[in-house]
Amino acid sequence: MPILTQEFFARPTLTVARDLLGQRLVRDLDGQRLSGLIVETEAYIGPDDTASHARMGRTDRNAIMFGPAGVAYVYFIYGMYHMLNIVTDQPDFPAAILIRALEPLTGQTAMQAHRQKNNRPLKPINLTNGPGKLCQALAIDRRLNHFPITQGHTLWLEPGDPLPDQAIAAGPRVGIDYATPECVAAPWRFWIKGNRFVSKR
DNA sequence: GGATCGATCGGCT
DNA sequence: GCCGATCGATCCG
Repeated sequence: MPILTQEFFARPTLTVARDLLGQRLVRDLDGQRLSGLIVETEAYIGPDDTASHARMGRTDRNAIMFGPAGVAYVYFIYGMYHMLNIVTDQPDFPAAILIRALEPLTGQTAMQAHRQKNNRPLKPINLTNGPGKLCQALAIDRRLNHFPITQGHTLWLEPGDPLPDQAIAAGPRVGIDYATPECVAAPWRFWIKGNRFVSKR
């Protein structure tokens, strides 16, 4: 099975954010294959993006965004959730793409086990329709921070069917009210039109 | 259906 | 000491 390579990610971030839609994210967990189609992404671009973790310059946490493309940036937020990002563009230009939602494909039983709290079954729609949810479903945490996703093991991407521009929508990013008005308004969130697993409709 | 709010902790000022 | 690239429970209609 072909794998998306570093060249795919080392391009302008908006291009990569659009092109990631429809690709298949694969997580290998002790030989078990959990996977889903990427249906929603968000771009965080450059030192002047006041919504980005890189807005205050380089720190220990965000230094990875200044490094080579094709590695996972996984961080912990709100005291309980993880977010999966992929570093893009060229070194020394801080940029990354947040994976916001998946359409579950293989391994849905395991995703259920990772996601459910009590013993109550979870509706399939709630497995991976949000950035915190998909990390929980695929067992992605800080141990995968800095992991190169171009190696074809543990965590990687496989090409899906190309999507026509007509199938893709763009709009403002979510949860960044602290940013400047221009950055809040920038249409740097992308999703597949009409897909049920997009986090906000 | 929508609005509101608490959980919970690491990173940064 | 503050606050967040979120989620789910709860309350209201």
